[in-house]
Amino acid sequence: MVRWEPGARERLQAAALDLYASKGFEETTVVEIAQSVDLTERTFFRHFVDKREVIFAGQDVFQQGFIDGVADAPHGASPLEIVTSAVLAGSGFFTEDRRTHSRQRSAVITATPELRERELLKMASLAAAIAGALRERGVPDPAATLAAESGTTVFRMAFERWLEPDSKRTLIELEREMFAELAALTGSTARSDQ
Amino acid sequence: MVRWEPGARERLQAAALDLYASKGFEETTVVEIAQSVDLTERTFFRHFVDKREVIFAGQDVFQQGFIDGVADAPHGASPLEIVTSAVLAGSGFFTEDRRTHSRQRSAVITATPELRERELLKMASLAAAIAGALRERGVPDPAATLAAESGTTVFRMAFERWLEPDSKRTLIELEREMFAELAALTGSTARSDQ
DNA sequence: GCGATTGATGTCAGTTACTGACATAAGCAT
DNA sequence: ATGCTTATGTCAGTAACTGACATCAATCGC
Repeated sequence: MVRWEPGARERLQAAALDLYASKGFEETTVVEIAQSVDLTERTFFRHFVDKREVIFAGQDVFQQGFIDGVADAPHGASPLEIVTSAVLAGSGFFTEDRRTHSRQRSAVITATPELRERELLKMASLAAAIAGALRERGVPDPAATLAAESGTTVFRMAFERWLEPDSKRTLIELEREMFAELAALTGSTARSDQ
Repeated sequence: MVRWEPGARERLQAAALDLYASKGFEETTVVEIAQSVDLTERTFFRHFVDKREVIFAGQDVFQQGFIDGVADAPHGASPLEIVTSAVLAGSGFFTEDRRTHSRQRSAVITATPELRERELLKMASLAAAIAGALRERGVPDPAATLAAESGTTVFRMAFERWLEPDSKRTLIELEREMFAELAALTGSTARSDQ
């Protein structure tokens, strides 16, 4: 007989997401989340630094995928090519079977400014990590930072489209299209109005 | 004889910034801020929705500068040209005499994750507003969003450099350079390593 | 002029996120 | 067995934030 049911962390994450989704983030108390899986508020805060972080736990895993992508990019690639490789590599994490879960998660985040803030901070830290990896490869600033920021922007926009209800394409396809759009933005002479 | 000293809002802002700078954001309580200018905690929260917002009050003013810049951009300009015009226009707000104040403010924000989160949210809302203005001018998505995001990224990076201790150049000069870097990123065939 | 209204503030009680200190008990090593 | 570690519980406390109600100068309507 075990003293505690295992997987407290995972149960808390699942319960939190469900509650945030069903009754809203602000309307959910941490005590509720904890009690719903037979734990106490104190235990919640031992696993997650705050009420928002439950939703973002495990980010580091996929962030590493991006960093590895930078290292694995072919020798002699341009900064933007390296970043493209990093984004595509990091996106391998988001397989088709995670799409539904990602959608629910994203809906909760979008509906809650407090969670959007946290997500933006995570993205900023991802961009900073990529920029650091670029610098280690010899890319100077501001090109390194600019490329990293552009890469995460492309990722965010592609990811958003990937989650759209009727979207059938692959995240990676969407990312390639978005990188092409970025190139067109500075390269093309297209006129937008007149 | 007046019933209250005028400018409660401004006094609270100044006091908050000073306290955040001198003893840190977390170590400062709202009660302290309010008492330091002879007001109560309750009054603080009537002026600012939360403890972070004191630092960001008045953002809307300069955000409007960016939007106006979109409207004022010449007819027939490309999306990125419009955004460039918007960023340069909005940056007129940051005159030389605001530099010292901006530096102190920025130092506090950089040192405090909670404030960085809020700043990122403000930037995201600025980007969304610019993208909306672009769409009104007929720029389709994803070009509109991508251009707006790129523009705010350039702004952030140029602004950061503008605040560096020994920086002598104008914000607008730095922004032009950064836009050039952005163009070089997608356009150049420069190799970064080998 | 003078009562009614408004607006910025104060007071106070309450909720909830979060923290530190200490207690408990299962499992594991020696 | 004994002690150590680990995941949890208990409890008391702080501080951010909110709602309800009170106050009182300025000002508006007449």
